[in-house]
Amino acid sequence: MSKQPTERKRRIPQQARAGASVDAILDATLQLLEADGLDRLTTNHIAARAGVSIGTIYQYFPDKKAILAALAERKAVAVREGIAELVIHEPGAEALRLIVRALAESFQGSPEAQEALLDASARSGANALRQHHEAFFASIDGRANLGIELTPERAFILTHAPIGLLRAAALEPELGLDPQGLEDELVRLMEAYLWALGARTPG
Amino acid sequence: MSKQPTERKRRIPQQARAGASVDAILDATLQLLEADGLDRLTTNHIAARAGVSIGTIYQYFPDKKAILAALAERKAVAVREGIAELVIHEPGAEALRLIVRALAESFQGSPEAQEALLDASARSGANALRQHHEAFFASIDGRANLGIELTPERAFILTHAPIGLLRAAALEPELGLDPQGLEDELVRLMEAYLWALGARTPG
Amino acid sequence: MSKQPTERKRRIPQQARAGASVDAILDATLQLLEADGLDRLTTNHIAARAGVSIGTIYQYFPDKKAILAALAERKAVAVREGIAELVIHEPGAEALRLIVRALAESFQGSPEAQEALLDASARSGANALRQHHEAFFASIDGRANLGIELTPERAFILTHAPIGLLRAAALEPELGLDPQGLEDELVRLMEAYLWALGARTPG
Amino acid sequence: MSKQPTERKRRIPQQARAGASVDAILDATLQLLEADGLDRLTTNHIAARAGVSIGTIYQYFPDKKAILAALAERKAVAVREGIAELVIHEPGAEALRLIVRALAESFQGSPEAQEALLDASARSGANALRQHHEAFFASIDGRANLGIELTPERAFILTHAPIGLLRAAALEPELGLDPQGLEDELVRLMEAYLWALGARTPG
DNA sequence: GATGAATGAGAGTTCATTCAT
DNA sequence: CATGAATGAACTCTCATTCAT
Repeated sequence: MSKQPTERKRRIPQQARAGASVDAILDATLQLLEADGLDRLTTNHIAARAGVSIGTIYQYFPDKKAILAALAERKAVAVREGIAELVIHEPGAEALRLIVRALAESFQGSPEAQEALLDASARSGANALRQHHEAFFASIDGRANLGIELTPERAFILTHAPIGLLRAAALEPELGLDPQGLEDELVRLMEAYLWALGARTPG
Repeated sequence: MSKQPTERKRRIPQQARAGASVDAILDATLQLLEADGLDRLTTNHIAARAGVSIGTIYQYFPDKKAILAALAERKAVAVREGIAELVIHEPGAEALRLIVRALAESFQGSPEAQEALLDASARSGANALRQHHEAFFASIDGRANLGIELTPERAFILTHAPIGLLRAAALEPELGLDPQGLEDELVRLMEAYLWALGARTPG
Repeated sequence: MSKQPTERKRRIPQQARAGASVDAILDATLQLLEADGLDRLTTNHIAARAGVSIGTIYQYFPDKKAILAALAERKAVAVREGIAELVIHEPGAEALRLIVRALAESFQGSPEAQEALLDASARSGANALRQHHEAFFASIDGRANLGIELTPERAFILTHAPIGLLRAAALEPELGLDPQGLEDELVRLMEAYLWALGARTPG
Repeated sequence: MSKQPTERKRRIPQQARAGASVDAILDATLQLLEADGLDRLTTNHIAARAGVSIGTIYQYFPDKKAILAALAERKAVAVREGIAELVIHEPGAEALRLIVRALAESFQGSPEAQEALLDASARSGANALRQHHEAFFASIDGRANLGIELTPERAFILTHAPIGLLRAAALEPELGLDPQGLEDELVRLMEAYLWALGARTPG
């Protein structure tokens, strides 16, 4: 009704069952990605798993890349919302640890799937990493105001170190790292870096 | 093992027997990867660029993956040798910075190419990352002995943080980070972490 | 037959019952055909351009071919009516030229669209060409009675030469032929042929 | 050896069996076109009929259109050579008739196939029609010199009338025109037109 | 060894058509 | 009557790999 029929690349659902199809497609994609890996992920497999016809996929996505990009975005949104909620409910000095924990949780599942989604996100306009970047920033703001000069390089390290290391850890599951121990060390790493930058300790 | 082939001067291709063809193939692969990206990289293009027939490629490599793996390995060897050389010529407190610098240099070129090679390496048996890990370790050994308890998680962070961040930086060239500034911060990050782990300051 | 629907003023769409939708569909089809060519002409595009749903199209046309056939027929009717009007208002020796002119006008627009319509017409039962044939015949009747023996081959040439040449001219716009000059020559061609067949000169 | 490996879009055969494949593909295309029509002509059918794999087709032709263009060109060359030979062996006043006959022969076979080839030719760079144009011209040259002023429109009619009418006749086989009769009339038409243009009679 | 023509499974994608709402 | 989401057969084309020469 009030939904402008903007006539983009692909249909914007105007009937109820449409939303269900899109979700089914994304769910199927995630399952297949985790189970079989990126290069066994075909549009036909997705359709079959989603219980829709191949044509339905192309009703909502212009091509295969777009499916992965949408999936990546859906996940990124969930992670960001999770972080936001955490920070709201448990503010203060523990924010850093909570964020690290939330990120760590988001890296569960097959490493290959993580890579594929991260990659899809980077190639699409969205770039989840950059958006995590901003969310992360918000939480340091308090400290940052305590006198750290935030050059781009420093900002980059603050936001990318945890994600980068969690990603790397996910890619080498055979190292058998302890999740709790890794979390502790990431927090230590970030605290140490902030300290080195001149921030006064929280306590 | 006994595979060192004559070792006349330095850096002789690991598959020396294959002669010029193997090198031509690897060079061609690298060029095409940097120029056109992974998914335009076809065995036929490689053959054409290398000036050999497609059949010749399959004389030396069992399949396409193996070409990328070999290329990744060739590069990893070069990086490792570079690091070794640096550490030998400039020992002491500056080792950390030198290693970071060598790694940073190895991330020059198209990010997509870096990713493809890192990926190929991880999927092949070789896993360059793990080997960097060890090379890196050697250089901290001195300090580590100064009383740090080196859990697997700590080791992981020490070895993967610089590479992980350099990789991430390479993937987001639009951030326009300053290489020198980034190097400084990576060194600071690592020093801070080592300090937090209880290592006594170099000075 | 008895299908003349009220006939209020003139040129009422042949499928009058269908109302505005049918016309909208045919208009949309013509526009898309001229703009994008036959193989970008899809039923979904037609529906979108016509502002109706794809389902509505299938309410009025059994399949895609039928749309083109109806469009061709609509055009052919218009051309025939145009010719009829001309001949009625300006009878006599100039009939030949007037017909040629009317046909020439009907070949305006994208050549590809012309071809598509001619083709659709030929494949459908209607066959506009054969009907032009008859209209054309009527106008020569006077002369023909003056002693020409009209074999099927002669009739074919008389009726198809102008259309065939106009069609060919439309297909090669890069020749940059002058419309007036072409009209003159077509008239000359037909006059000459009639003369050769033994018709006495009009004057 | 002395064949420059020009590295165009598609391979240029360098081995003997290659030529056979190309011919088989073109032959198969012609057969299927005549038998089943343009829109049942698929690349897979062509491959199957030609007894080669689908891949082989794409070794020699960049896409489906190119196959039809090549086929059209092959046919056009044959027709032109046929005309050239005729004119050489039987020069003089009968040239016109001989050319008409040669063209008529070239329109044997399924009308749909003719259309498809003409169309493919026009869309490709080659444009067989324009080349027939020139061949035809050569034969009128003698007369033209006898005093006809040859405007572009006149040239167009001289060269396109026979082909256009033969094409039209081929498209309406149900008229049951007599080939010999049609040939006679075409010659008459052309003679009459040349006469009207002021050419003096050959006799 | 080297060559490169041939292979063919299978990929992504299109679009005329149907039918539940 | 109108709608438009869903369908799925069929299409064009790619490219890693083989093997006769």
